[in-house]
Amino acid sequence: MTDTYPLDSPSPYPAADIARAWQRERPGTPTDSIEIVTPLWRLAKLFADDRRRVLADLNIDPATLDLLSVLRRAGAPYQLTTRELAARTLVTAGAISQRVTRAESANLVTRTPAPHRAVLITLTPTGHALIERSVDQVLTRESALISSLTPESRAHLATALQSLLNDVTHQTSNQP
Amino acid sequence: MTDTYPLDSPSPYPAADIARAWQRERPGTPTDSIEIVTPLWRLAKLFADDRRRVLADLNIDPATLDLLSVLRRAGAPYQLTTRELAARTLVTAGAISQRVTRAESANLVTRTPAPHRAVLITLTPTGHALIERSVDQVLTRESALISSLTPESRAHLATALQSLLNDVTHQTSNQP
DNA sequence: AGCTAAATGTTTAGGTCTAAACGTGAGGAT
DNA sequence: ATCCTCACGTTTAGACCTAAACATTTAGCT
Repeated sequence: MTDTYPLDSPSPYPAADIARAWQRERPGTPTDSIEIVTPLWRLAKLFADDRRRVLADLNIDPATLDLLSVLRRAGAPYQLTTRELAARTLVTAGAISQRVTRAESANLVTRTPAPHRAVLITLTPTGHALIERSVDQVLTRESALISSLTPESRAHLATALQSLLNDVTHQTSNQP
Repeated sequence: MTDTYPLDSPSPYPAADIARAWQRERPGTPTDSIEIVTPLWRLAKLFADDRRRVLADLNIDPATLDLLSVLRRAGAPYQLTTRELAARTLVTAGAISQRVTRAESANLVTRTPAPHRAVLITLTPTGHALIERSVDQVLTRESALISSLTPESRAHLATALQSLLNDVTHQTSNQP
């Protein structure tokens, strides 16, 4: 019984092996979350890395794509405040500020002061054009990546994920 | 019909709404991956953010925890090469090198040259003690976060995720 | 022996994020 | 009127990553 795996093999350590290793090394370790959390993180990383590679060819980074996407999806006149952007993208207001600064210097968005100390971020024609030619490529690629799922298992998985997301969101939202 | 959501509401934009918005704005956009990929990313981010907060109290960062965990799980004598670490953690060799440098200056691991130009990373007693007192807290917290799942739905979800992970890994592994 | 190709770890440049400190407006209380 | 507190966006420090260039060793070939 060997302990080595081929180094180039995909997903060399299934979650079950990780849990087993903890039990062997530290009997009683609470490992029951591993079979959910580990594949979840690995999938998210694979999708993120793949998206970064797709976008590299288009000269746009994932954070900027996310920003422009939210503005584009909001519909005309394609503008939202910093705070609304933060809420829709799950990053902090500070991160949005930095994203906007980058996108602004690439002429993809503009900043406009608004009442109540808010700042409106608006998509420029250049930004609009960029998102139009990027979004289909990204989504088509991701659609291909999950094409192994049957319609039934896809619907099942989507429901399960959304349900867990609601629950975890609720549990983590009132954090210190 | 208003378009505003309460900004402090959890998960303000379900994946289904995002897909709907794209269809409204750009009919024909290939949105079928969104219901899977979006909740996946959001869950991964919630777990990552939560883990970071748990670890902040213990004075350890997530990347270092990951490094020490892999070494600890490997069993005595708690040493692996850089390349093995990279394979087990899904980050690049460069990232491992940086993690090791950080952990080394905190006296948590040591570097030892090994045959074949390899470098063995070994857990120090300090590193061993740190991982022992961290791992249970992290895993217990994550177990609580998924406690809403029934045993059946948990098993179902774990299987579905692992299966999708195998598939996506295979599709993305021979990338340029 | 000498050369070349592959493998391994490190460094560097650049992007990205969070948390916390900060500056500043706006509204309410007195 | 004045103060106080909250809300909002920005800035900064520090963590973290990838991709690519780099340096060095090993192994195979001639």
